[in-house]
Amino acid sequence: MRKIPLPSKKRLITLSRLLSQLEKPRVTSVELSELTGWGEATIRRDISCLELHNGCSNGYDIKILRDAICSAFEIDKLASKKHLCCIVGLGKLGEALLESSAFEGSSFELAAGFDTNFNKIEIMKSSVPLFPTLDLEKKIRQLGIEYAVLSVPDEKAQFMAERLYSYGIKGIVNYTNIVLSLPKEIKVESVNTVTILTGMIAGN
Amino acid sequence: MRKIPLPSKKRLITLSRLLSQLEKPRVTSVELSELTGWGEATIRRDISCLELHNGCSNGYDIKILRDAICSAFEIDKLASKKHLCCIVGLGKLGEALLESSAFEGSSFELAAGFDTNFNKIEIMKSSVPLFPTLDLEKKIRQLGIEYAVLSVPDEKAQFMAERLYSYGIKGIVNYTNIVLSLPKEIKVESVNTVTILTGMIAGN
DNA sequence: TCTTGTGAATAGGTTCACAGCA
DNA sequence: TGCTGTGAACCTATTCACAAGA
Repeated sequence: MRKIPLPSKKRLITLSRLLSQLEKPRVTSVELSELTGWGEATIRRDISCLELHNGCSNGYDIKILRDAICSAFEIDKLASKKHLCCIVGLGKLGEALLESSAFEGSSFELAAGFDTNFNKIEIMKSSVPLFPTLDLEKKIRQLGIEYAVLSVPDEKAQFMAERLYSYGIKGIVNYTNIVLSLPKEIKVESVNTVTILTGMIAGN
Repeated sequence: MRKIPLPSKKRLITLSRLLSQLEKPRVTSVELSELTGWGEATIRRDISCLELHNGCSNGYDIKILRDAICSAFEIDKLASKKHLCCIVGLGKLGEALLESSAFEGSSFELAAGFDTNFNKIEIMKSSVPLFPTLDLEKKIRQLGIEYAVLSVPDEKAQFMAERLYSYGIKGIVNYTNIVLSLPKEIKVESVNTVTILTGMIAGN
């Protein structure tokens, strides 16, 4: 397959989620444009990157299109080998992320939760196995965890991120308020409500 | 001021946060490049958009630079008129976002939390005023709330987003798992751990 | 007639490379 | 000497516009 531009990849991934929300068999680029706000030509080009040639004069077959996106990015929900993740820091936010159903039916599996507080781990009930942060390295290597969601207190964020990097974690979703500085070998994506809101007022 | 490219704006906003984490008086573009992973030329051009001309052969004055970014985007922390936000849906996640200190010292103020469950509102203790979703429109208009954080159950996400739009909300930070479809007059930014993770495995 | 798929044109951003300043 | 600031070149992504297929 030809190289897909990064923005196209991101749109296609969102598109695959949108498609599973639709309850009809076919959809056109114009309709998708209305639903997403992206240009219709952009949508057609994104889809054409998949080299499906599935579209016709009444649009795309939703199921075929969605499956094509999933297999293009190896995000098949039935993937035999799911990517394992963990949540580091089980405060209110970490707990909420742990309980969310977001991982269900994705190609990721929440394989562990970590917290320094032994008591909390003991008491908290969760379908995800919980461990003390003491065992962080051991469990990451043992279970083969590749990605981490970071929701520790801000003071510990940079330190913990460096540990995660040194244990071979490939990517961090950073829910703390700290701007992390890590080698470029590890992917970091920060989620920060205030930063997002600021982007909105500064926006074009 | 000349038009600043959108990616530059986003980087500058992150930069302002990074700068407040630094504990020294000056910093060079090379150092910032190492801390952020962005190219040094990119950083210099971003900063030059501010037309500060503050840099010299030992870099930028951190305080001046940070203040310049803040005033360029009207995100002064001392701003007399803060932008008001609310959180809609006080499940585990909404509650966590409500309690987080993220808004402290920002140009945004968390002015209200909403939930359909009267009991929860009654019982929950919070420094932010809580209201039943019944009063959503009334309170948004009364208080002058401009932005919303959406953390309702997925089934209600699209419906609630449309309500928020119709009440004049300018932007939504969407923490649900739903891809929202709204008119382009309203800014929507979605935060979804699995989508972010997927972007990492698909990444360039 | 409707929609896709795509060359070609355009717009948008990044990086190079170096002049100029402290 | 060591840095910034910025034209110019380059690269990336979006949009236009239309041929071709159902």
